Amino acid sequence: MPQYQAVKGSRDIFPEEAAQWKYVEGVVHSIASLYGFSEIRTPVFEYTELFQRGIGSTTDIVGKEMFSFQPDPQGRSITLRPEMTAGVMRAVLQKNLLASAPVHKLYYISELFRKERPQAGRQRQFSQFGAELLGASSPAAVAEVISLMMHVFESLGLHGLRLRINTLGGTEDRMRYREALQGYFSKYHTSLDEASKERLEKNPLRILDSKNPGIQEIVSGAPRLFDYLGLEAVGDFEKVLFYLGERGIACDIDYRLVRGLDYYSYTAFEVTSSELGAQDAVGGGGRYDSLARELGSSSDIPAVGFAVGIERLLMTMEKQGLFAALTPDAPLVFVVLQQQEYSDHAMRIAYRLRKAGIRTEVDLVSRSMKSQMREANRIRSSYALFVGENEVAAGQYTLKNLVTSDQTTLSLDAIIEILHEPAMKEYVKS
RNA sequence: GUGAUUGUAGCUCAGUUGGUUAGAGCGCCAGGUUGUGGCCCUGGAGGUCGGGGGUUCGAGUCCCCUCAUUCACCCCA
Repeated sequence: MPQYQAVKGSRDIFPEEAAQWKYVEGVVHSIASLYGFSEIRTPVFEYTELFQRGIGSTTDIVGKEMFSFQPDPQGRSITLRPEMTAGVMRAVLQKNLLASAPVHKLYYISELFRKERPQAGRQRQFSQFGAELLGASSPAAVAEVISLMMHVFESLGLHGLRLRINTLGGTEDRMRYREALQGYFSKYHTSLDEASKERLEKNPLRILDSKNPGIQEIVSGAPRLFDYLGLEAVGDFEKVLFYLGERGIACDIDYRLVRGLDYYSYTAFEVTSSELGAQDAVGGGGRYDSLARELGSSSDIPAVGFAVGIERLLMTMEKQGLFAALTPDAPLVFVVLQQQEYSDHAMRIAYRLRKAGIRTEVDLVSRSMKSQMREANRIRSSYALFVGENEVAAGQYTLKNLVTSDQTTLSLDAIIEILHEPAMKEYVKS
């Protein structure tokens, strides 16, 4: 085993996989642009209090999953961001962005860090893309954000994803429901597991999405949040559903869906993939009107957003065979030198071809011709250009088409012309 | 943090009740074709059997510890 390995929960992305990332990122950029969202990049670390206030100190993320450290003994603790929303909101407030225009639509593709035990679909360093719509959280705004997310999935060719949606109501709705839930679960106190008992005090809503079968049995008889909603919340939710229906976005209403972060209210949603194993949530989001005030703003800022786990997205795409057509860029021509003495000459030729815009490969480790040809074949080069005694003497080079095995001897200028001919490239590739 | 799982060549894995110099396929390098690839043939390089300790005449095989991996719980994307 090598002396140094990637840190637990982190990994390397080698070229083949990097091409998949590049492809997905490209789609995210273009769809986000289609919906009028602009990219924002924020620092990978923030002062720790930002996440404590923003995400909620009762959550596991803040409680035990943050990578925090003090740059100097007297300094403030800082934390590698475990999610993006708090940082984006901080940036927006810091710059007072909303003063320049009432609505801002931002998206990001970023690395996040959580000190969890790694498992399938869970890394300590992971990536999300997401969007935050600030200044509006009307049903129309919510529908826009969900549409954007689903549009990305569709463009990538994903199928079989399940969108679940729920409304958590307003603060008052939730307070009433919370009391009702506490009353209900208290009756089953002896049957609750440790985690649920703790949640009963801190955040009884989260008992609802417990995976413990015994708990789920109790949950099935619990009062429903929906019955505690005021008219406003119901109307808001119905309007969101109306927009989604109109756009043909299928979703399941799931009254038990409760998102983990404290700042959510009203509409919350989650997208799951059946091909992922235990960590099946690909993305999720919702409304978080109260976050801004939590972070020190003098007033609420209506806001809605989502985040999608890119690793999980890639895993799902891999399972669905969506990368099959992705092929690495093969060089067009491989400069093969006959003997080591022609190396300088071959290097000059390779450079000229590249300056002419032709993808070119050349041997760098003094390999035999046979080996160079094998290499050319291995990396799917379309042509081989030979540099040997005859070529150097005549100033004419042998160009071999590696698909048809035809070869001719021409001046370098003529060769460059041929390699520039698009029809030839197509012919060679097919 | 808890539970389980696996750890033999670059990769995927064999290694029989503990018994000589630890194997295969693929990959890599070289040669068969003294200027030419893909197929085929031949040869070669490459391994502290994750690490440490113990039992034994003898340990890749058994025991203990440790590190790492993977999966699940918790929680979350």
